[in-house]
Amino acid sequence: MGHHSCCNQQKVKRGLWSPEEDEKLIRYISTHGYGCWSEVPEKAGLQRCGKSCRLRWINYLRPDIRRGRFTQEEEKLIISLHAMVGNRWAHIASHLPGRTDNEIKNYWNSWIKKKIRKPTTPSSTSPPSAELINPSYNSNNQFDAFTSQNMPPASATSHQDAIFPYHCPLFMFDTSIGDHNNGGNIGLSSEVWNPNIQHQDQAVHNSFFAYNTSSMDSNYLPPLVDGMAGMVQIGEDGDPINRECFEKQDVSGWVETQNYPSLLIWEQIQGELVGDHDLSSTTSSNIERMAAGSFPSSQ
DNA sequence: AATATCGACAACCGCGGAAAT
DNA sequence: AATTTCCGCGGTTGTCGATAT
Repeated sequence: MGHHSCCNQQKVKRGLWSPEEDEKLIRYISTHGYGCWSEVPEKAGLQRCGKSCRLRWINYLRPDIRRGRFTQEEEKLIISLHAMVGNRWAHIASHLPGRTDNEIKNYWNSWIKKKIRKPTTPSSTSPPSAELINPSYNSNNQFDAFTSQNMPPASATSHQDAIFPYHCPLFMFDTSIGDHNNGGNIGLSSEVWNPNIQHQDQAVHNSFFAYNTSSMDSNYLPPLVDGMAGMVQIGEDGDPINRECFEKQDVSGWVETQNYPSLLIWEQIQGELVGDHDLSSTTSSNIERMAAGSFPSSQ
């Protein structure tokens, strides 16, 4: 018994932090830095568990923290990132300097409540209706998911639109969609068909179309909206039909990725190095860039 | 005027996995 | 190699002032 190491001290304090406690924690961390939270309470003279100290520091006392309302740019980023990765708050927060996962999570939860306000569609459980219509483009002729034209009408208060309110058409072709069940396939398909995303956020699939080329004839392409942004993976062992299908589409911007040379290709197009040499993270950042509209136009 | 509800933040909890023993 | 401790994450609850009833 007594295994909860962080709380097995007799007099652990909980609840809101007092200014005195804050001061103690700040003084200790700023002189010693942090590394081992479990020993912080004792050394700093705090009747708290290490976990509580960590939380207080990370979410509030940290000097480089950013306070105040989210800017419009931050909001857009949160929305598009959430559409891509779901409730991975820490991941989303890593793209917003000075913001914490807790803050973003709180923001999202209250925001979603606001949007879901009176979702009373009395007639029936609303049909999929993921209509992607007449997307508009910015001055660079790129799709801009966040202009008013690309937003659903204000009347559309479905749960779906509340989660992902922008019509942001993205697509990809790839083989072996579904291989993630076997633990393999670190390519595009596993990103899109990630079980977390798939189950957490159905709306993603109405905005992100993945087509399995292993069961597809390039003469019979699925109907895509003009100007969609897409991504194709052409591995050395890859299926050439991926590229074939892709090139027949009329898209505003695209990028190729390959198993390992993918970064070189990306670099060539974008003129900068993105991420490390892990294809999975490279893929993530590519998807996020597409969602953010900073996708290069290259055909 | 008293009380219920809301909204924003703040903090806690259990869990999974990493690290340490 | 097995067990314990620790850390970070995401879901959830708690706090409290503002607003509504």
